[in-house]
Amino acid sequence: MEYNFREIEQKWQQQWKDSNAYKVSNESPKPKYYVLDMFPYPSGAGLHVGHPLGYIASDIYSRYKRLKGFNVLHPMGFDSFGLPAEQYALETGQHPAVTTEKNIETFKAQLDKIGFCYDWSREVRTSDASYYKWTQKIFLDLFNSYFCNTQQKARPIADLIEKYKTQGNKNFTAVQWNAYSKAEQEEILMKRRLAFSSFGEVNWCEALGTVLANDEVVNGVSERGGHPVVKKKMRQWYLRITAYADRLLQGLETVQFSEPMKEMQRNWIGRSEGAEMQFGVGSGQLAVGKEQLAINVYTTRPDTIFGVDFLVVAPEHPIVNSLVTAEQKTAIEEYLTYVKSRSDRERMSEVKQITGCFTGAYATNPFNGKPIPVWIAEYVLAGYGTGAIMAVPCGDQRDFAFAKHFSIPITNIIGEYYNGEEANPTKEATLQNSDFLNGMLMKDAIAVAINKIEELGIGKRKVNYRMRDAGFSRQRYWGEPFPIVWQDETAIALAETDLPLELPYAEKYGPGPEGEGPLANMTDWVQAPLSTSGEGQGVRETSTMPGYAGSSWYFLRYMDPTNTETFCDRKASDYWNQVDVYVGGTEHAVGHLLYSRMWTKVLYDLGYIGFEEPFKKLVNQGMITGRSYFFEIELSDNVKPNEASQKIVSYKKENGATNFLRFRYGHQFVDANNRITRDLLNKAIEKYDLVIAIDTIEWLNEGNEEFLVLKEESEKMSKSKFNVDNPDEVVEKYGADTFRMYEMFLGPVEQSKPWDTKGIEGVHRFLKKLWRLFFTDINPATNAGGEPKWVDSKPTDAEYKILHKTIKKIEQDTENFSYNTAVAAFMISVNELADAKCYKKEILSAVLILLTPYAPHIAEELWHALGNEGSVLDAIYPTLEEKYLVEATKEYPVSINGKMRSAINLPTEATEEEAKQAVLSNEVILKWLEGKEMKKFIFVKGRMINVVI
RNA sequence: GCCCCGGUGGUGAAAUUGGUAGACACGCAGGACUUAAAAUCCUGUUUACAGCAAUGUAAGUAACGGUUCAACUCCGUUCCGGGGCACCA
Repeated sequence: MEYNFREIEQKWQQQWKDSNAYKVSNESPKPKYYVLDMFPYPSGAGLHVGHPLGYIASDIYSRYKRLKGFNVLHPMGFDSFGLPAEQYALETGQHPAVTTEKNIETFKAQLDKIGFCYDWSREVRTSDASYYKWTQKIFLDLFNSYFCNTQQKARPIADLIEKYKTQGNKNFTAVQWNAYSKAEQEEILMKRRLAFSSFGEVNWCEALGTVLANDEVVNGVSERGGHPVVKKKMRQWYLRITAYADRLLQGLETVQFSEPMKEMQRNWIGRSEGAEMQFGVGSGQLAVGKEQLAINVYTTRPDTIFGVDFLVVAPEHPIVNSLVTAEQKTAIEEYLTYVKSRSDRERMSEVKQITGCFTGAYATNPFNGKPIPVWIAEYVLAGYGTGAIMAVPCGDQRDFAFAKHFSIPITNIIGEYYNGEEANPTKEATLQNSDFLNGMLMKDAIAVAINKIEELGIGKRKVNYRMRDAGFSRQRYWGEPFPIVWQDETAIALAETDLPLELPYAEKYGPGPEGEGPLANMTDWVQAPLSTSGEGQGVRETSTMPGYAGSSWYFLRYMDPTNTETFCDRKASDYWNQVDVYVGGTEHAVGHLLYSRMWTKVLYDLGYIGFEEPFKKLVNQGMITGRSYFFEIELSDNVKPNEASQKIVSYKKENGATNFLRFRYGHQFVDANNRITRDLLNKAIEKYDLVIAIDTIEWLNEGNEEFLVLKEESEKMSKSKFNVDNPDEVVEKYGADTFRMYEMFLGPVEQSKPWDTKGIEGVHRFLKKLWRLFFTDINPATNAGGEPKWVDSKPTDAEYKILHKTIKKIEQDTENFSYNTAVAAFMISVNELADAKCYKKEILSAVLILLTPYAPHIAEELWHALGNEGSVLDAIYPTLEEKYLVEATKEYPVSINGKMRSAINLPTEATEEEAKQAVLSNEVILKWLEGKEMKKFIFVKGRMINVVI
């Protein structure tokens, strides 16, 4: 027998499939363990070598936990709603359902070839009606719930209605509420629902007649076609994620995410503590009738109140109209026109540009009565805080720049901390010119100032969040339809019995009228009865849910994937509980991870599940980048790529002036020295039918060969960059086991690294070497050999030592996701066993169990070859016996003043005194000591000995 | 600009968390087997100097400085690379 990986892998994959080896039950006496991968979007390009990195890591962990005696849930599914399929449909007319189905089949086939232990009977697809029925149902739960501020949790909206009916609230009495029309009541309720509808801005592209997602807009124009994009107000759905800001923040303390990951989420939530306070407008320089006006500002630094030199209000702020004086009216109008003309993009990219306009109005500093000019400026955002700030130029960079630009006098309240040339945002300065705060450290003065503000009744303590409510509508076809029917301006939820509201079959995918989605074109579908019984008429919501809708709860569906009564039975979710380990990329740090955390909290509040954080531990796998090789030539008249060549050519602009053409090469064109010969280039030109003038290229010479040295860059793998490697090819050439171990051997899982097959031979060699522990070599000439080598005799202590050292290392490394060093440990062990000519069945069997998570196919094959019972997948993980790890004597390195000088052999349980004696009788050391006095003797048991002279 | 993370041979990397830096692997060089190739095995491989050699000496983890008997590891400053946020008051 020889190591025929193709045959072996195919055989066992079939065998595992036939025997349902990976089927997981919800009932088991074993403890549960839930290992989850971020499910993929099934793109048409199929799997590339970067995808499986995380999947292999989680597969190893699942198999390891299974061997350790856990009932392991390790499912896989597909996030199959999404834009690319729709884009493809627009271009080719192929229905997304068709292409999605096809892509999923490709993905599954590719995944199976790598030998993952998924329980495919639990597969979920977000685009299946049987799945999105429950996405719609949870949406209705969100719609029918509100966030109770007293209890800090979601509650049924019915509770709120009941309260309004009987008690009213601070804005209206119960009597008033009951007198409101249905529409009026709904309008009020909409302001509290967790899924709510409101007018919001979208990216509207007139030329394409459609709404674009943020990443479809590049530099203020549409990614496709380059048409201008403007903001347009439209009715949109939102999730009130801001209500959960605080709980999302606190929940981070209870989960094991990496610190940077937590930090990203904290930044996104952007909690800040401060105070909201009012500045009365009008100090004698005002027109009559404006005295009662007040500007509400938000500040985190109330301690700087005496350094306020002006107020700034966002241009969009509704108060602006009432503020502006007659003299400033024209100027302000001009400024507002200018602001409106600026795209978001311009506003963001030209941050350093200072613009603003004086309103003519003055506010009064409530503490010292000082008149303060009120300006409007685009650097103040309408959407954050109160949309108005108090400007303290000596302490804030932006305020400082603004004051300088418009020559507003600056008050210094921090003495020498302020140098007049730039603002100093310190909190450590002692306050001056600050009345009752004088002499206080700023950080202490914050609380004092807030107390005073509250005491005077001009403001209050306030916590603000940077996070906004999440937009939940997409004007697209390929997504979950909203189970909502509009009757005039009132949204009416479908009954649960009407779910799923199936996505109607589309012939065309173009945008609907007025920026609506494609569904708006299906007039028959849009006209809807309000219920199955056919009562009342309404108009269906025509936008669909965003990509993150289905992915916000899919981890729950895996627990109970076929349930038709509920999205996940409480018994199932109580059993599987949190995802113990969640493996995925960092790119979802603030999107998917925040949304799914919020959904989980809502479902917890409503009593559907018993835990409020979905993921106990998160492991972020790095990205495997592709290597792009390229050369660039300056664009000239001789160089004109034809249409076909554009596929491997991209334009690179430098300094906006010179254009370069960048020719990319897949590594198939490149030799080991990153060179491309004239011959190879000609082949590429032929293959891609390039029309370029290669005469303009300057060739290098070596011998009689002409070549170019290509530049090399690592970038994200993408079809358009010609740097994609397909795992199928690697698996075909070396086998799945080699591929799995090699991807792990490449480096730490968390690290991003370029794909490189240079070292794969080494891993493949290791597996062949392992094979030769079991069978004798085959002589290719005579075909003799391949005989079993193993013997069934009792291993020696030395052999046990090798085994138990391996158990310890592999167990440790696997627990810590340190797979690269685990693979190295396997290599060492196999070398040691080969050197020791250890072919004992007991040892070999144990090694195979350890190896199973990493290389399941070869492990299973050899396991059976040895004549072991059952599948190695369910073998009992070998127990570590410390006694084999203890050594009687050990070589202790001896150093003098930290420099290594010699080594001595000592019993491992030697005392310090014994060690000292041994050192002092060592000739080499004595020579180094040269009779000098020994000041200190350091004996680190099990490590080393240091002598200080 | 702010916040993270990182920088170790020709290459991917390891280092029991302060204790013999470079495990393991690739590549390279030399050798064995072979008519030859493939496969396999063995030896060497941080740098400099000395030696026929075994070996020895010195330097060495981006740079400089500090703490320590001992620093890749801790502290400070600087440089470089990667990621995130970006007028959030």
